Amino acid sequence: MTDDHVARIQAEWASERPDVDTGPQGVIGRLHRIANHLTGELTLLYAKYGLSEGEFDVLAALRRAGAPYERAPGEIALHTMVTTGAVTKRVDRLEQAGLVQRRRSDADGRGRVVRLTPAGRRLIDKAFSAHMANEQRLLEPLTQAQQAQLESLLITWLAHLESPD
Amino acid sequence: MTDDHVARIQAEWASERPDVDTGPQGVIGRLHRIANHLTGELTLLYAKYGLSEGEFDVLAALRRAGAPYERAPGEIALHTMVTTGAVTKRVDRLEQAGLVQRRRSDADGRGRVVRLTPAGRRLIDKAFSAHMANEQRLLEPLTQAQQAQLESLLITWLAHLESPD
DNA sequence: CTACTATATCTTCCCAGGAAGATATAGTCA
DNA sequence: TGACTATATCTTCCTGGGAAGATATAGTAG
Repeated sequence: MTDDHVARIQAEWASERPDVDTGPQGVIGRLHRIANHLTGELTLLYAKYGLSEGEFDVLAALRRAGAPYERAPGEIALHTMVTTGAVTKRVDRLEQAGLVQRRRSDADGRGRVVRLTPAGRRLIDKAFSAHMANEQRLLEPLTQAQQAQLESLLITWLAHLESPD
Repeated sequence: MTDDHVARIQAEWASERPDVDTGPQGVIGRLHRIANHLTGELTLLYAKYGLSEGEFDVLAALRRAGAPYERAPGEIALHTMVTTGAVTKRVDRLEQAGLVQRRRSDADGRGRVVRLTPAGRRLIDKAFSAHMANEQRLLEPLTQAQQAQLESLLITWLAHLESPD
């Protein structure tokens, strides 16, 4: 029943290092495997729209901002949890593809503003709908009640992990 | 209470794309954020032993194999979920550091065998104990009951995701 | 034995992102 | 104003891993 890959690893450790409690892997190991699996599936969908995961994230961050779909690179970096250097390169590629435009900020000469083009807006709107349907599908193995229970546990955990502690 | 980063993203989408149900992000978005957070913390610990995550994974896979702590590169690739090309490079680095050795397989001229050196064995034994203590610590925000509940949900989900469907 | 196919590993090339430094502009204090 | 510090973005260099091809050896069918 729980004889999955992680359980087999735990069994190997139990035999080799009986002094160590590998209990935490039951949660953390499985969580990572699930995350990898999900990322793989999500990436497949992004690719259908010609996007990498990073590019999708940038477009989504701009779309969420609401009209006129603009954000500073630094802001995008915060939202997408990558460095500003990575944002520069993502925006380079998206600009090349005609999905975003860059211009100087009026208010701050150091700043730039990245804005969704109409083509970018159309693409992310389609891709986002499909993305959510995809996530819905990936959650199907769990009942609504299980999903709610899981979400509640993740909220609790995440709150503690992200708080200054 | 649930006003975390993911909840804020959902709120933005609710206002911009009320036609799309972003419910799944409540689980999947948070799961990814937790996974990222955990990876960061785990990587910090590996670094204390001079290891990257990938290198730790290879040493652990060899240690779990039991004496004489040997495995073929292809086997390691399966266990660590990376390509054989990545394994070649990880083993290159570990060999350079004197933590593993490579030799030809007796049984199969195409094959190689990677084996933990005594130094590698000592290092991974220390690092693994610390690693498990670290994971224990990361799980502390959840009660034992919550951890058990979470594990049970993850087992169910993972079984479906990894099965041929 | 020969040819063909399959397999195990390694090599080459490429790409995404991180870290740290470079550049340009703002803001502040004397 | 001038000097100094802070900030926003970009650039450069480096690293790790993927994909696909190269190489060497096995296995198999005739």
